[in-house]
Amino acid sequence: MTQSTSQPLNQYTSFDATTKGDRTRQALLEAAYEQFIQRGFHAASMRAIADGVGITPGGIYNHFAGKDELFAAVVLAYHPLTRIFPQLIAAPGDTAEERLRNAAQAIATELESDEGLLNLFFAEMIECQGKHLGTLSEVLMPKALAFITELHASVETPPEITPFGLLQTFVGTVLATVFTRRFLASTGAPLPALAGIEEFMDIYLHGILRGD
Amino acid sequence: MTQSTSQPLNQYTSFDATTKGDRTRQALLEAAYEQFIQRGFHAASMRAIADGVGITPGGIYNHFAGKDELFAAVVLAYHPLTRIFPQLIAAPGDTAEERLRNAAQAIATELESDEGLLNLFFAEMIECQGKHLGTLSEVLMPKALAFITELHASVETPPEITPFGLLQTFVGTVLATVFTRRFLASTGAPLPALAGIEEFMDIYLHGILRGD
DNA sequence: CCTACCGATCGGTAGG
DNA sequence: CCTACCGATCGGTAGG
Repeated sequence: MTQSTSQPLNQYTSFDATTKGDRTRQALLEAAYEQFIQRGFHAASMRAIADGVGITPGGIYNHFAGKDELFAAVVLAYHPLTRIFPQLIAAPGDTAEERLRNAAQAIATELESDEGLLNLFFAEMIECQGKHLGTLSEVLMPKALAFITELHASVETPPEITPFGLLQTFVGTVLATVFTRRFLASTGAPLPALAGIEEFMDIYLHGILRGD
Repeated sequence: MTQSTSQPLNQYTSFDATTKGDRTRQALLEAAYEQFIQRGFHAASMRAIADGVGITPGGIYNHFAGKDELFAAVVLAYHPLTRIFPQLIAAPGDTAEERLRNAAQAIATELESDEGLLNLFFAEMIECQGKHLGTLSEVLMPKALAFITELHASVETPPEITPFGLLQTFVGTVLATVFTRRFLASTGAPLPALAGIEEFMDIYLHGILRGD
């Protein structure tokens, strides 16, 4: 069994695990992801990760040079931005509004289905001071920016909103939805009273699309 | 000198440090805050915190039962929510729109002036699984909810937005501003192209206030 | 509040 | 990939 409940969808690190070494490496990525999102970078131990794939701690170093490199590989494979941008580009819809709404729905659903994705984002920013984000955005940004520039040209937005600003406010609104919902849920707030992605998007799209 | 660059403004933990023990305790809170925001909970060491106030590690235990209790005290004193809610309630303005806009401006300015405040939020959620957020919201929520309920009644919002949802979407939008700006800045994106609190609030207020 | 120290655990390595 | 182990560092305590 090489299948897992949390496979990286990213083309840059995912591959068919044909050889034994590849399968172990893939299993290590998954076990490391679980440990990092549950405990953060520093509290996750190489021993617990090794246990997760049934090898001894020393065996990890046949696949990754150290804990930092292992974390970097997990970030590249699982970081939420690697999920957000492809979903944004691929979202169906006849109008810009429909495409944005569908994309937001898909992204929010994915981020809420796996609590760890946001944890990975935060763990990287705090415990590693965001040092992997440069590489990540270099890989992901070009396509996202090309997409949003085209979309920006097709709609009427407030004049001070650049294409970059459109991408930023859209992603920010989706993250705000998922983040505030998780936070409020953890405080025991009544879930029915909370705003979800539909409400956030109603506000956002009404606020940013001035051509309707 | 008991003054510091990052004083807790919270009435629940701040006090005049008159006795020597009080001053040491206060200095410990500040030194611990610095370590926790820079390294996260687990990577911050009791030794470094003790060094920050010029005592030996054992001395900390005269003031706090352990690392967990010290972190809990830092969260109560410095957590961004303890800054956000009072600013929201105190913001000036003749209309609801003005009050929200002024509050957002003040909150964003404060959160951007001290990078650590967001780090504390994230460190708590990842490394401590949000276990302090219940206490925090019990303390802060009643006033905030009373305020927002009154404000909600005075404006025309989309029918599906509850008072709770208004509070959630407002705070979420402010956090989205600060978070996306920090993230994009760390990737080297050009700052002038980024949306700031004015742009986020233009979109948000236009989206949520339907009575204009 | 300090000195001196404890057991535990950590990331990583040598050698096979 | 395992066995066996290293030095380092950790949170915390006893006793004064």
